[in-house]
Amino acid sequence: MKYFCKTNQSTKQLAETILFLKAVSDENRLKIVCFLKSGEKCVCEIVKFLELPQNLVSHHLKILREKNIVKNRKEGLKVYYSINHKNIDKLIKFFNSLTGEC
Amino acid sequence: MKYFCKTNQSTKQLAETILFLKAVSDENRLKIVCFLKSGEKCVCEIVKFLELPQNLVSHHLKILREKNIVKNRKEGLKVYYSINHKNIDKLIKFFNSLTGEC
DNA sequence: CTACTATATCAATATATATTGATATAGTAA
DNA sequence: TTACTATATCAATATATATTGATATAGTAG
Repeated sequence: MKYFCKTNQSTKQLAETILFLKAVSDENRLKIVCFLKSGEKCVCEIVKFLELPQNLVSHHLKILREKNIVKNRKEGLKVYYSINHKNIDKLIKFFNSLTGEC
Repeated sequence: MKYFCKTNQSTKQLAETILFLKAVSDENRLKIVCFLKSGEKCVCEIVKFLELPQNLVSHHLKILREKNIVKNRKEGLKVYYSINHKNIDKLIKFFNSLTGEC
């Protein structure tokens, strides 16, 4: 088993995958990811889109950032967020490994 | 956006995806899914593998069943669980849609 | 029937996580 | 400088979820 075996070091990899999955398995965060699919957005745009308090959006963005699901860049006052495709590709590979051979 | 748009019915699909993601984003449940990768297993085997109380394992299996991530069949006293590949494939497609075009 | 094994369910509790409200920081403009 | 806008952080609370302990069900064996 590539991603989890009771006795080897893949337990660490499993833990990482769980954190990643938890980060996207929240309604608001998944909405953010889907929203960013159409391109880079600043926080205030995400706030308007989700119709949530700004501090709550910042909190969710932090979680997505920490798990490297999104990346950000600062431009003047605004902070722009976008999807980190690399990490999502990684997740797809993981799920593929579940259906593939052991 | 295929899986979520503020104004259309895809919100329902998003909700379904979240339930699915939540079901697999738990350490013990993801371990179960990974364990089942090597083939059908009865509950008692899963209990031994995870080293968790039987009732807790049953509870996690119920969640995986409800989200159609695993299926089961009864044979005498034992209940055998296996991965429902169809649903995992669906999830892979979802993540692919995140990296693809809008 | 009784006793045993395998599994499931339920209520109570513990723990993790989301949300709210208040506040801080940092850039911009007057 | 002050005022304003955009974003982030923190503590408190609310809510969801995992875990435990007790019990129920259902098949099998004697």
